[in-house]
Amino acid sequence: MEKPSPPSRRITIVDVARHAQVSTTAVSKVLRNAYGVSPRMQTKVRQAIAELGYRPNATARGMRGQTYTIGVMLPNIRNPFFAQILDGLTDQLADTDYQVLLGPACNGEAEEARVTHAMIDRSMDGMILIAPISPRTHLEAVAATVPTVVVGRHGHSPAYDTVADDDLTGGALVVNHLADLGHRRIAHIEHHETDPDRLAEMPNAIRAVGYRHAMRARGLADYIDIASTTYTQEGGYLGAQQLLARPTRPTAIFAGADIVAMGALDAIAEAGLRVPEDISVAGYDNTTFAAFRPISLTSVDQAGYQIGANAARLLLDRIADRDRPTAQIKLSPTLVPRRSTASPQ
Amino acid sequence: MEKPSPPSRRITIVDVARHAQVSTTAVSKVLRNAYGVSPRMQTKVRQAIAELGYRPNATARGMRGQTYTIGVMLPNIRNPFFAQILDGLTDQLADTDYQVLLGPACNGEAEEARVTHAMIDRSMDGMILIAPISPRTHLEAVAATVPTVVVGRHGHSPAYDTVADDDLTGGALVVNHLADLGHRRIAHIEHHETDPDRLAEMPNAIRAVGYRHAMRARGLADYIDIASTTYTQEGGYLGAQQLLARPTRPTAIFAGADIVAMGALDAIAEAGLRVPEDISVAGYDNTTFAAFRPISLTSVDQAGYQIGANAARLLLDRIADRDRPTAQIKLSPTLVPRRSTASPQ
DNA sequence: AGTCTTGTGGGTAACGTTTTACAGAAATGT
DNA sequence: ACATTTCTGTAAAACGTTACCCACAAGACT
Repeated sequence: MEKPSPPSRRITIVDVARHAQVSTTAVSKVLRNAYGVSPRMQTKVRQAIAELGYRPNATARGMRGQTYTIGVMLPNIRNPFFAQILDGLTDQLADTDYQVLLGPACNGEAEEARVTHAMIDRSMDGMILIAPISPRTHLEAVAATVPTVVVGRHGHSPAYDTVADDDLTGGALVVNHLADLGHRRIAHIEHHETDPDRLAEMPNAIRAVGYRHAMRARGLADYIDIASTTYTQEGGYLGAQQLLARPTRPTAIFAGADIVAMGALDAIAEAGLRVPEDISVAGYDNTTFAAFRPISLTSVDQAGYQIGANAARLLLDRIADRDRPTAQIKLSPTLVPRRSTASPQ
Repeated sequence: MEKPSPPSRRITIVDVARHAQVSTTAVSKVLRNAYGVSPRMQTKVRQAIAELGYRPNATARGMRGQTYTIGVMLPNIRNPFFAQILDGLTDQLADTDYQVLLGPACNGEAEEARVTHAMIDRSMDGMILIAPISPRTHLEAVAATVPTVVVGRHGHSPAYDTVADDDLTGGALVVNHLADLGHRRIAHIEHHETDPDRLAEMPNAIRAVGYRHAMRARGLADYIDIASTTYTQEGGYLGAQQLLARPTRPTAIFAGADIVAMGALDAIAEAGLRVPEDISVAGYDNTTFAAFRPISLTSVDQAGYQIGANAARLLLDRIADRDRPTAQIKLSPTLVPRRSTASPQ
């Protein structure tokens, strides 16, 4: 009664060819929709493929040409914003033969290098790097090897295409919103950054620049007040604590990300202050957390879906023509006002 | 001045062999720490590898044996619980030569099939399927082809190893906690499920069973009250609305997941009720959202990190010996009481 | 001195696909 | 009728590794 499961070698192109009584070349041509195959051959081969349940071996394909795989490096699974980007990506690639595989790189530069190398070793047809923190030289080295799109990082390179949100405008959106409400003491919690590359290219740094510019533009230069921590809940908590402890307390806090706002709200509640009556809080990213009604956090929407979709399109274009000049797509964020911001009392 | 980037073929094992003046076989042996290579040969080859910056081509390796790649299928990037599992996984695999690649399968059975096939096509050395909804037959077909560990799904198969949390106990934990506080009208929001396979194996279904069992065990059979929606924020919102609209309102709601609790809290706030004064709410998963102090949601911690670490270990064992009998690891959840649950007034 | 081991290295055939080059047949032009 | 072109299909050589098998040398036993 025991079924001694047969070793059952996987069906290969050779099996298909034999079954259809044609050459392997012919089968290969049909698979790739290559030129020079008659309708009769088409049907014959397709039928054999169906009957045998053949699937091409992507590994073997990779040896000669494409792997039909696109590698996406993401820095932080936890940030729900990346999920939106991913949706845009996968929807855009749904009709193609490409499969998306994600490489998690949560632990900084070394991990990013490991993941990018791993993807290159696996002959990915293209790579999308989301908000990488690696130095520019590394990004360019990657892009020199494989078609690459860098997402969520400013500064353009002749080596790769980029898609990013206009964080300068985004920062200004928040400042203007708060200033319009009548705030002057508008503080900002930023991600501490010292590396000059990143200072010029990372979204967090640009947002902080946007904040400063907008403050000056509104004549609020004297009220510029920054806590420099990290883009984490903990960072928001500490940053808000710092700001609240200052001699003159801000009436509004612009947190550089929703998670940061989350920590800030925590510190504010702990200090016995109410939002927005005592202090207004705005975040950035428009995550589901911000939309959650009991929180109702004013935030900035980054159009993650469009970012992803555009990145996918750029990548396909570049795979098709590796020598076309690089493009930089910049998308405009929008403010989503909610109940966490109000006029100061 | 223009640097016409040289085509720069990638360094192969042949280049290394030539540079070290040995055979490719020798280099291959060194790479794989195979038997039969002298210390002298070791150093000679390793030096050549370093000098040339050689990296093995994983695609080519895949043609002969391993790809050193482990595929992880995840159903939903957004659920932060999966991030914990992933941490456990990657930490466990950090010292090995394996690289983890994630396959996102957010849209149900068809997408899961696509991802699993894609991973098999790419000769993954092993696969970890996280909370798959595919029918058991499909899982077994996958496991017949490649070493597989199924995570977060009950019911064991001779074809694959499993790691899951004891959701039966988890459901009971919540019920007992609420009953101990003095609640009797304890309602539950579950994920609607009809498929018999899933009814027997999916965590959500088991949690609901745990709820019923515990209610009966505490003599609260008459108070069993279930809203059957989905494990989403929307589902929680609708489920809570249903429960609140019933003739006798529950004094406590056990939401099957934190996201569900999020939606429930929303509906409760909208109904003008306070938590926990008017109604207690408990979630499941112990996400950062639950830990967030202004929310402070009582929840159940699933030890996601341990789940991931165990899954990785089981997979490595199975890769080492495909014929060893399958193992089922079941981990115990713990209750994390917070401010969202209190005695009824 | 001969026969076994043992240790060390290399030659070579796979693995499954694509690509290049080419041959024969059919269609077209003179 | 012949020469030319176009269309179909095939054979064979890659692609970069690994695994199997064999050869050789140096000791270690009879």
